[in-house]
Formats: sequence, C-alpha cells, structure tokens
Amino acid sequence: MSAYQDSKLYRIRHSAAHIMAQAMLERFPEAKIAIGPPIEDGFYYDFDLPRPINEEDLQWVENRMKAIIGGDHAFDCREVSPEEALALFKDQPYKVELINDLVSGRVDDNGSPIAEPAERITIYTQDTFMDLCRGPHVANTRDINPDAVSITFKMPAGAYWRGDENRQQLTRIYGTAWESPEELQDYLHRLEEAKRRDHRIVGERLGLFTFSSLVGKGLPLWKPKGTILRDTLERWLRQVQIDNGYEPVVTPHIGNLNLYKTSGHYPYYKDSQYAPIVVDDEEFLLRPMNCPHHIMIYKSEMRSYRDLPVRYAEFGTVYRYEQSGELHGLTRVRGFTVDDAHLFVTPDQLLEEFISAVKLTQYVFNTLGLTDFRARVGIRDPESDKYVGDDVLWTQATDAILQACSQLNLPHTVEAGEAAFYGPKLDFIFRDVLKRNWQLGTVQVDYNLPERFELEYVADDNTRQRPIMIHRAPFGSVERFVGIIIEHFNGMFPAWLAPVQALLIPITDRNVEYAEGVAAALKAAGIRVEIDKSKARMGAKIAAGREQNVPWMLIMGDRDAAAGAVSVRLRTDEDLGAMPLPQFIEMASGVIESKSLSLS
RNA sequence: GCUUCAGUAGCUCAGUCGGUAGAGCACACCCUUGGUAAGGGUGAGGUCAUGGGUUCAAAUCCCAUCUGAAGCUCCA
Repeated sequence: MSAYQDSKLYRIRHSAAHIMAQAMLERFPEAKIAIGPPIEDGFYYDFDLPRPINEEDLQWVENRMKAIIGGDHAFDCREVSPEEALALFKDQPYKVELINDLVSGRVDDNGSPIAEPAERITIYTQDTFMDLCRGPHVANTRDINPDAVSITFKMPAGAYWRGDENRQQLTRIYGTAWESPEELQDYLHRLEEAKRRDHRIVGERLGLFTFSSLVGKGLPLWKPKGTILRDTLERWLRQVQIDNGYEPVVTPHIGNLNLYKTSGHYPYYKDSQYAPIVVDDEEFLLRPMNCPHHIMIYKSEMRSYRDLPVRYAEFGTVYRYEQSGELHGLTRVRGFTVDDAHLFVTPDQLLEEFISAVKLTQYVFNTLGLTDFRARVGIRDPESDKYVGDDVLWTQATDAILQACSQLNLPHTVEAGEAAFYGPKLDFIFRDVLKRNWQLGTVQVDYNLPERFELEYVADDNTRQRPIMIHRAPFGSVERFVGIIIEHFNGMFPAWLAPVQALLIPITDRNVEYAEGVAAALKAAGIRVEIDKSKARMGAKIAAGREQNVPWMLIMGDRDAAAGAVSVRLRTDEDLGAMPLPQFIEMASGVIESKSLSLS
C-alpha cells in the first residue's frame, strides 16, 4: 500500500478526484464537497447535492474534466493557519468540520483517525478549485492523460458522511484513472471479465441454484446440480472431521428463546434475528447460530477431564435477518449452513486444539487450491459495549490466538472490533471477483459461553473445572464457500466436484445404445454422467458441453463402438483421442479420488 | 435499513413521440445421421413485477408496493 501511495498512479488519481470536484462544482454550484481519496483501482469524491445526479450530468462532468486536464493547470500547494483555512472554506460545512477535527488532532484530511493535532493546514489549488488536502498531487494537469480517466464506468452511490449511518448521506461518484488509455481499456475489460465470472451469473448458467421472491429474499434454492456440489463438499469435510476425532451431532433449527437469552445472543442481536415464534405461551427462535444447541449436548452428561477434548460437528443451518441491502447472491444470505463444530477443551489442550483446527482449515483450502486469502485476528473494540465477559478472559483468549499464529508462522493482521461478541477469532478472508471481502473459515476461542452456561468437567484432582470452547468452521458457511469457489474456478470445478463429470456424446442415433452401456459402466465406477441424446450435431453437443464446463466429453461413434473405446475431449479443449473404456475409467477414477485439479 | 438505478418469454435482450409485443438461446415436432466450438424448418411460450392513477388509448407517464443491481452502513 505504501508503494502505491508513493506511485505516480496514486498522484494521478488523487488529482483526478480534485478535478472531478471542480467540474462538479461547476455543474452544481450549490453542492457541498466532502472528501475524495484515491482507492485501489481509482478514486471517488463525496458530494452533498441539491438533486439526484443523472447520466447526463455524469457525462457532462467527465467531458469537463477532460477539458480541465487539457487546460494545463498547475497544482499549487500552500500552508495556512487554521483560522485562514476556516475563512477560506466557510461555505463548505464538511470542510469546516474536518478542519476543526484536524486542529483538535482527531482525523486526517481523509477523515481517518490520527493522533497529531495540526497547526498548519495544507491546501492544494488547481485552476478555480481549492481543496483541503495533504497531497501529493501531480505537478500539472498535463501530467494526466485525459483519455485514461473515466467516471461514467460506474454508477454513483450513496455513502454516509464519515461512515456513520446516523449522519447525512452523500452522493459518492467513483472514477478510475490510469497512466495510459490502453491501461484504462484493459481495466474496463478486466471488469467485464470479472462480471462474467460472478457466481450469480455462473450459477445461473450451470443451473446450480436459484432464488424465488415467493420463498423470500436471501433464501437460496439449490438445484440438483448445485446440490451435488455442496453435498460433495459436505460429505468430504464430514469424513475429514471424523478422521480428525470430531463426532457428528444433529440438532433442531429452532430453539426456545430462553436458550438464546442464556447464551447472550438475545437481545444483543435482536435486530438481526427472525422474530420469535410464539406457540402455547412459549417463544422459539429460528436459530441464529448452533453453539447453544451443542452446548446443551455437552451439558447433558457429567464430563471427566478424560473425555476432553469433546468435538461436536454439525452442518447446522442458521437464520439471520440480514438487512435487505446486505444480501448478495450466495455470499450473504438469510438462511445458510455453517460447517460448525464446537470443541470443549481443558486449558492445557487449548493451544494444540486451536492449532489443529487452523491446520484443518488450511488443509481444506489447500485441497481446493485456494491460496488467495488473508488471515485476520479479530479482537475486541475497547470502545464498544457489544461484548460479553470480563477482561481477563478476553486477554487469555486473545493471547492464545496470537500464540497459535506465531507457532503456525501464519502472516496475519490484528483488527480491533472484529471479534465475536463472546470472544476473539481468527478469520480467513477471501475476495470475490469484484474485490469485495468475504470471511470464510473461522476459528474462535471462547471463555464466555462456558461461563454463561456453567459448563464443567471433573479434573484429575476431583475439582469441578470450566472447559474452554473453540468454535470453528473451515468453510464458514457452505453457501458463501460455494459462491467463492464458483468464482475461483470460474465454474470449471475440479472433476471430483463437477456436477456432471463426463458428458457422453453419441455421434448418431445408432450410437446411443453403446453410450448407454458406457454410461452404466461409468456409473458403476462412481462417475457422474449425462448422455446428450438430442438430435443436434456433434459440434453443437460439444459446444453445449463446453458451456456447462463438463470436465470430460466422451465422443462415441461407430469406430468407438466397434473398438469398445471412447474418444476423450477435455474441458480444456485438449483431445486425448480414442482410448479403451477401462483405460478412461481408470484415469477418471484416479483424478476424482485424488481430488486432483487437473483432468488427466 | 439508506442513496441511486433497474424489472418485457425459462435465460440474454430489442421495443422511437403513449396507439394492445419482437429477436436469439433454451423447449416441442419435422427434415438432416453428421468424427471434435453451435445444420435447416415449423410451433408453443408474455395480465410487459404487482396494485392504483392520468389518458380516447399505458410496456411506455405518475404514485405505492415487491424484487434485483451498485455503493454505504451492518455482519454472532
């Protein structure tokens, strides 16, 4: 990031933001300007506008920006006293607020918190536009290529002043700027490619899942092919967990409200839960999480230290009433399945169990070739009151996680305010095609729920001791995980996950009977097959198979039938030619069983 | 939840100034039986998201609701 901040591109974008603000003030003289920083692939500026902006305005502003750039204006920097700054910006209330905060040392000029109180305020001016700004900028507008700047590629959007939903909502206009028009075109092209890779688009094309407004928003419906995908993942992880000493359990999707009052989930998260169901004077909640149910299984027996660690695993479906604006395809839904497990451990076991839970998560990612993630340790925000439990326990839990990261040599960031309400956690964050962040795997340490539920085990000295809980989910949620891997693989799943593994293409009707025999043999070997019996030509059938990303296409005509062979064409368009059926079965079975990422 | 934009066939979309709806893909049937990226024809399929309003007349204009998209906020 610091390399980016020192780059010419960063200065170009920062300057383009100022130029956009100048053009906007010409279009909307009554507009109030907020802030406008460079961001990863461009820049934005927030405005308080007298009316909604439309496409015509945007086009006008973009054209005007190009004209300003062509006007050969220098970016002049000067320092003024706070009093002078307040006078200069007296008509810009957002700037006034920023200046006051700068002087008191609360924020920098992007509104981000910093420490140092400012005694001098830096101001940059180009042409007729003056902005509160620390820089840096390009020396002159001519350092920007007007044909490498665009603000019409993306619709404007709302954004709260200072990121606070209780304050004024501003209009954020995004722009992108590059050093050359070719780079801009390349970026726009990559953006289009990314949109085609979106799991909502690919999921529709491959027939994986759908939504129905009659069922309800944020409630995915899994079609047969999508179900094969998620079910294959679940069966795999279930077995891996059993191999690692986990015990499957099954618990109901609702629970008595008192359960969640004890756990503390209610009323902390009252607003993000479905309202209680009232039956016979009892209230039940659609469960927002699985932990309390597993805890009651733990509590159903007297536990000895000899029984620990206890590891309960369940693919548990939970329901959360997410705000409608947050819903997004499979990655943010209102009903989803957590590949959940809760470990009840002694203090001596905590570190080792935490580490092996992280390793299991890493094993899941490695098997699928998922490497593009970052690890985040989420700790408590000391300012907030949304956490339960006392400080000593929080410190212990946080230390345990940091120690585990260090033993695992796991690069990570530590971020305040990202903890669960009951404890700190280690999360694995992935990005989708449009670079939005999504948390998948998570491993959490929890001293608090054992306290609230008064969990115990009998130690070797016959005293009652309190276990520590580890919450962990390698996928995080099956829905979100599938969404991310759809984009990761662009729908071209490894053969073991592909809903249809082999598409059988008889060349003529004469060959259908042979294809049915081949299909039976493949099914017997555990391979998922489909026969294309349509009247289409072979070329069209191949095109359809490519569209569906089927790993292996087996073409069979008279020659193959006579030889007991299949002609193998890979999804990658590689033609392996004719091979005896048993040879294909051996090859395919090997690829599937090894969960290989290649097809031969 | 908020701001802005959008909703036409299963899917992707066209539909000019308000004058009662079109294409491609998919689907059904017919012809074609073809050896590695899409053969031809015919047909079926739509209360133009829903409900109100304006108008002689609404897919088109207005209002509300629902759903979706981008972003913000949030995310146990």
